[in-house]
Amino acid sequence: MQEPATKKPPRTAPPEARRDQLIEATITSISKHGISGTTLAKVTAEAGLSLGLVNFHFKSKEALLTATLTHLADEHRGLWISESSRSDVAPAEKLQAIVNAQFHPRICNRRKLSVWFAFFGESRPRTAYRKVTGPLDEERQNATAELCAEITTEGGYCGIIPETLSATLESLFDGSWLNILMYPDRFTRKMARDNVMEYLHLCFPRDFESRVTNPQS
Amino acid sequence: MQEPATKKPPRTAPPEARRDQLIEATITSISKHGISGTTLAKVTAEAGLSLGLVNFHFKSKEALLTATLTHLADEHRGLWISESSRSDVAPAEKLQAIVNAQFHPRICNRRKLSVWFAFFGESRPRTAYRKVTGPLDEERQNATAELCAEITTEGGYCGIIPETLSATLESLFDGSWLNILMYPDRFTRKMARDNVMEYLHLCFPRDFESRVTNPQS
DNA sequence: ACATTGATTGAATAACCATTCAATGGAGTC
DNA sequence: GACTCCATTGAATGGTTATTCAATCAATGT
Repeated sequence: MQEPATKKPPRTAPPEARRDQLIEATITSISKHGISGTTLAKVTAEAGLSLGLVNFHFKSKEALLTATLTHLADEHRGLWISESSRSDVAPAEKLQAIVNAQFHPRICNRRKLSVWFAFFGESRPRTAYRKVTGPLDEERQNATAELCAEITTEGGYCGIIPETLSATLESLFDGSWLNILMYPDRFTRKMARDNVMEYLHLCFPRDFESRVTNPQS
Repeated sequence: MQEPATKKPPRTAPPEARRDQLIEATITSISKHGISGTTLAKVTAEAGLSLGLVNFHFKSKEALLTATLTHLADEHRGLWISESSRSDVAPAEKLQAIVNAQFHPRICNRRKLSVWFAFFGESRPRTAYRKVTGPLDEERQNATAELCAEITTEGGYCGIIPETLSATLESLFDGSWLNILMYPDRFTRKMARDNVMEYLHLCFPRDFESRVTNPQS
């Protein structure tokens, strides 16, 4: 008797599909139990697979963790790159696209933020993190610095140091992520984005709108 | 034959001294090995004591971790409170004191930042964190919001929302900590502090100096 | 049908670790 | 000097977990 509602999934799948499946389960497990609470038994149970599969598709638990981080980092980079690399928009719009990517629901949700901070928090994973995403973080910061420089020049702004601004933005991004993760009642994605935009309005008033009504206008 | 260089320490010490000793060793161990890599064997070895002592002076490993976090939180709170609660200084100066405390070498060093982010990163410790320092974080944010409101009123500033500003500051603090921990070559304590002050100059130009030479003046 | 190949399973292994506790030590008290 | 009371020690215990691997399964080619 076949069940009409659920087609039975094939018992075997291509390795790449299994890898993705295990990575997704790892993200879920880390978000629920942290890195130290994430065991291969929990990951495979979450994925609905058997214990031995991790060491078959990945060399080791550590390799699985690194692959999970790489997966998130690539997803993040893919988003902000695609949103800000169009050649037909102004620098201010590109910068805004980077901010939007930072707080995009697909990236900035507590399930995935948990994983980022799990890597920040453990020293061995932290080393892995530096290797994997250090260059990507630097790339993004250089991109924002470049855009800030363009906005400064084109807009004729004074007293702006692009590197200071991009470093401040970088910290704002990370700190907002942390607060959204820790205090979701007090810090929301939308609020964080608005605050960053408000900061950009302070720096570049003619290129970024304020959400605060300006009594002068 | 007595060794002249080292007086032998007494074999036994008051419980409070042992507790501090174990907490210090825990901070060191977490900074070296993360929370999951921190075993009671490593902590006691670091402290030069024997394995069983932790469960004698603390109920459990988890109690030791919570005590460690509380120790750091109290140290942090003690610093910014003492620096900003004097009644004879202007609000801007108090706000600056909070910023200074945030980047004080005693608080903001990689050894201790490691511990903060270890707690952020693991979900069970994160729950403990929320209980221990959630109220303290809120207290500090309320204090900065209050100061921002006073500065706004006294300085006659427009278009400033104190809550937005204090939330932005809070994120800037945390994000700076993270970058100092992750990328000490690119982010230093001094630089982070200067960037925050530059942000405050943007908000309250008449109360905070800019480090950028202003061509208009 | 049969064989081959590669994916999958889960029991077995070995290492690690928090916690317990009986034994020891030493400082103060009588 | 003997006694008492804690602090201290570290071996033993029990539970957990990453990794291995022999056996099983399913799909594909012949």
